[in-house]
Amino acid sequence: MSSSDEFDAFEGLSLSARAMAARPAPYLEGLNPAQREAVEALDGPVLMLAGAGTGKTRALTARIAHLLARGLARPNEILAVTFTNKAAREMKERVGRLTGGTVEGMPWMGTFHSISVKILRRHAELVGLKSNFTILDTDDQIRLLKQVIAAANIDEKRWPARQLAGLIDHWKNRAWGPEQVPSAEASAFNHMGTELYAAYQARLLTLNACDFGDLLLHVVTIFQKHPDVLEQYQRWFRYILVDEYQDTNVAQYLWLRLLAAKHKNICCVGDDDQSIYGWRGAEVGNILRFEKDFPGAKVIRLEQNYRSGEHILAAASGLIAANAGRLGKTLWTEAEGGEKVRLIGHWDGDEEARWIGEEAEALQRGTRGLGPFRLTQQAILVRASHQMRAFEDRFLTIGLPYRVVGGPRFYERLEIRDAMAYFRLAVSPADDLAFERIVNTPKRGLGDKAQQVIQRQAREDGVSLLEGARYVVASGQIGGKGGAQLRLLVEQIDRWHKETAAPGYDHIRLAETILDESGYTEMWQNDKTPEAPGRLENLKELVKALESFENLQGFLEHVSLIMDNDSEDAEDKITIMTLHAAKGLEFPVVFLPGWEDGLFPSQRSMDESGLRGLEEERRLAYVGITRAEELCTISFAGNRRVYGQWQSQLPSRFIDELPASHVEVLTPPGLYGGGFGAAAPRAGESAMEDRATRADVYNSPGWKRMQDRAGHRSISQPRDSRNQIIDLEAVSAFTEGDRVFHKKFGYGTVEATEGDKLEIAFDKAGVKHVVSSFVVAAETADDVPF
DNA sequence: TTGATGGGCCTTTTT
DNA sequence: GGCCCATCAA
Repeated sequence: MSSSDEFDAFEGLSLSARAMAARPAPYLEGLNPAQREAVEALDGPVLMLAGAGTGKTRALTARIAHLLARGLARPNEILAVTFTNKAAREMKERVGRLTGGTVEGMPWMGTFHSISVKILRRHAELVGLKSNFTILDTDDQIRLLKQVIAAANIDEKRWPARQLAGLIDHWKNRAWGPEQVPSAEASAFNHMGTELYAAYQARLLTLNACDFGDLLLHVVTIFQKHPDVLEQYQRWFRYILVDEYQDTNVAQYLWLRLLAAKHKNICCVGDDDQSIYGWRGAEVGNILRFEKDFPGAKVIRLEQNYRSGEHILAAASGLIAANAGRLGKTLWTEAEGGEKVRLIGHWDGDEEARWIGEEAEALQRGTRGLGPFRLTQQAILVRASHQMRAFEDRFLTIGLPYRVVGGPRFYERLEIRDAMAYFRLAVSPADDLAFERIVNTPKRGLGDKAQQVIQRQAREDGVSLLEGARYVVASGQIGGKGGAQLRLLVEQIDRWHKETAAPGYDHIRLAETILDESGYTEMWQNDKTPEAPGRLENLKELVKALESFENLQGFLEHVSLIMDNDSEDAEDKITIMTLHAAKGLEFPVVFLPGWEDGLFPSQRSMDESGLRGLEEERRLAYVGITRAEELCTISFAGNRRVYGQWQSQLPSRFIDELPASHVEVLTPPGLYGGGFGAAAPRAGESAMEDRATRADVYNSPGWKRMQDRAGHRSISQPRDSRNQIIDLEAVSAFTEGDRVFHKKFGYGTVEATEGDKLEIAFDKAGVKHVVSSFVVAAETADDVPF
């Protein structure tokens, strides 16, 4: 591409601009002036400061459509980067809709990581890798680090691998290789940090592997050390778009700067108020500094909010105003009226969960004078994932359908990772990490001792573990049952590998064969724990997922990056997820529980990062509130179980930062005017303790403030919560002594019944109260073909 | 070598 | 309260 081509392109721009002005393109319709400016300012660096709910994705996708429609770039000359696969997918879909065509032709739309892999595979040799390198996930990474730590004769107890992993990650986020770590950090990890880091990197190279951080770091290194390679990409990417720019870390920042240096057509979209990933290396500074980094940058603010009611927006704005050093935006909305943000305190966490459950049901029926809201329109956003359990337990009990987003992901599950390790071995028999993982899974009588023999042999001969094992078997160093099993395993791997080499082999059948012959499937079939059926189900799903790939190799390459499973079921369920996971989403009804000091803002965050940490927590609160469209309810509890111990809690300091005029304080049932006797003391609590903790809470400044604001309106329990509809069929289904099976708790015996509620003593999970429709008779469960 | 038992830890948040 | 790990008996 010569420079005269570019010149021509700009000439063409002004011509087509005139043409377009006469007949506006459909993707421009309905954009507000700021959005429209963001779409049309194609030339040079642009910073789009897009507040929550201001239609940033809309502007971003329209911008791409605009670029394409004007012929300024071909689809494969646009680099569009997001942080999550979900965001990338959504963008693809929306661009596709706008342009009316397929987006297959936009190969450079994806996450930082997926694009980096694509680049890295082409130039792997420049950093000492082969192009078929494997990508380690966190689990592999930890196991490898343990070995490195052990090899250095360090007590892994005092210096845990997880900590080292965090440290290395931190360094990689800053784009520091082992040699670039500044001396100020030399004392890290018992003064061994950088040394171990170097050892770990060396080990990765011998394994032909890299971790998540490497994907970016290697690419940056290549760009820095090989200007010719960099130039290729600089020329190629005529336009660059970046979503969630406030979340970029140093490595990503360098990555972008290097790529944008030639054309400088970079458009970064972000919101400094929604920067919530400082803990994983994101630098708000990147966005605050944009105009300096890219002189002549145009800054466009999207400030009209289309999402939330005015009180919700005002409450959020009031809260975030407490942060210093913001770029500053003034969000406004045309929506008038609407509900105030509701605030409610509860006695303890269980009560909070109970209240939210009933409130959600009430809203579902529309008995609040609002709604009705389907459950899918409602979400509970928590600070930390352990908070989810209280809700799950409660919702299981009352039979409220829920969906947890961001739990252990499909590809992180034990059985999936095991199965993948088998696949990896079939494809690359030298994958030592995979070998280690499955040598003795299922049990083959190969314990520590046998594995050490294999390790030693492999190390001595400088070969892979599989080869080491082959030799160990042949030389009879491991005899007996274990030896025979090992011999079989080696043979099997050889056979599987041979199959993968045949062009056009049936990879689905091979996968099934592998799981079958290895005895892995059988292992779970014989497992009597309640999770076993689910795991078998997951294995089936895994095999099914293979269908969309040509072969195992292709599957493995893709899988390591696409960790999310979007099992979108159509059922009406309330969503439970973390605040972090909720960024970018919106719901008509949002519950924000657990606003207590120490929990939210998180103590750890404040301890580790001080004021900076607190401000990030505040932004998290801001993100939470701004997810809500119509109704936002913040709550806190006076007592909460922490590590199994009851602890009294104080309301979050953020609560006091909410502008009072936009908040309505609700009084929880049983507390309004009725003294404290309404809630019965819990089993195991003495009356004394009970009184003492209560006094603490109700004398606390936060509680008093809340009471002061409470005014007069009180709400009692949701009106119809007492009139439970009892499923008659269910009532008669079980009686005392019945054996039953529950999807989550496993097998148990019915101890008592009350309506359609059962008290069940589960074999594993203890005594629980569960709605009968959630269990089946034990005999039935055995018949269910999993 | 394996499975059971108990002690110590912990809980942010994720590509 | 639950997970991971080390220890111990069979």
